Amino acid sequence: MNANARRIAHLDMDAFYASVELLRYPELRGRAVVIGGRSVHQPVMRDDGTREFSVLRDYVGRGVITTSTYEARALGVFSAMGMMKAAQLAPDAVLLPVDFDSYRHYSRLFKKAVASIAPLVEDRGIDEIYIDLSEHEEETRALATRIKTAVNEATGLSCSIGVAPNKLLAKICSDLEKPDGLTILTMADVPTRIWPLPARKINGIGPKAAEKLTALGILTIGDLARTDAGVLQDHFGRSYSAWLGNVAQGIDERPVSTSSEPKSISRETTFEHDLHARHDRDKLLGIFTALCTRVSEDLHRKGYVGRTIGIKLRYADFSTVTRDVTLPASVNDPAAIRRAAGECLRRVPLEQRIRLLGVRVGALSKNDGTPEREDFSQGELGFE
DNA sequence: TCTGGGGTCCTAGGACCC
DNA sequence: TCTGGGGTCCTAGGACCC
Repeated sequence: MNANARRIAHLDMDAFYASVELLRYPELRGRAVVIGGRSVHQPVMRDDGTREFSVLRDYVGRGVITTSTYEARALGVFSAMGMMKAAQLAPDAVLLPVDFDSYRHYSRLFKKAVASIAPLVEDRGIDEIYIDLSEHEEETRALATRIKTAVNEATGLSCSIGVAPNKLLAKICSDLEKPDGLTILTMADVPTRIWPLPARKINGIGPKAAEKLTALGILTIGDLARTDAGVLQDHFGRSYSAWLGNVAQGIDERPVSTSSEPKSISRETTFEHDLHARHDRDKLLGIFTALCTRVSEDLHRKGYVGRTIGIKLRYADFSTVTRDVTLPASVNDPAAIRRAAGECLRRVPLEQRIRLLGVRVGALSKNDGTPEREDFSQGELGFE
């Protein structure tokens, strides 16, 4: 073993949103539970003190599953699945609305518990992190176990940890023994533990790339490792094929990055029913203004201004277009955002019905604190 | 009755500049 | 009467991730 090898941990909370909900509703333990969707009713207290929950079969709308308990997964219900489809597979599964405030609270708790033991933490979203353990003296299994215990004591929740020489392998192996797993891997384990896995397990090989690989007869990571570099380059281009070759060998030099600045802030919404630019003009304009206002509020709260204002439209056929414009100076007020976004709107086809509208502000920089005017005069807008 | 919302990164062409 | 090369910025789309 190379004495200089890094020790990188990937920690993933088990069924995070669902597990937080089970803390609040312990009577649901052991049942199939899914989180997601809009217009989902909160549980109501009955006279006898028990709670009445919504079930999947009663759901109507366009929501998707955000998280499901392991019992629901056993019925074939997974994240990102449409709720109407999930209802056919698991009509009696309990359905709970998403409560991001609560999840953020538990996210802070578990990250703080980890940082108290190992401070080199990279945030990867609400429920997972990378931790650089290279400089710790403690033996790996003991250290990782101590982190798992600290997380559980701080939150009442379980997590799975993978420890490996880099982020790529740590991420793969945190998933190998879920839930409540602890998997430790060295480079020597790659042929036996990693190569048999589907190529799709690699973070960065998504549905499109996996489909192309399958068409080439490349199913596992081992298949990928044995594939000629020239063949990969012919099908995936220079840069991506070089990356594929490396990751198949378990090679990944990315450092654990403990800080980052946001690049863009956005808000978007999918309508309950598709809307038409002319027929539903007033409704669309109301939603559009509200999105601009929310983005502006987000910018203020987080202390950023941005120069590039953009919109996103998704049509009834699910095709998506974006338009953006870069302003001479950064803004964060709702009127300026709406003015620029309104210009973008005029450059977009509006014949087809629309299912989603979004507003984004990019090219962000820290707000220097100069107060700006809150002029809300309305200029020319789209949907004419 | 398919398909959320908030992000990052990459590619590629054209404008524009030196 | 033929055509550089590099660099950066802007815009649009798409893959991918949680």
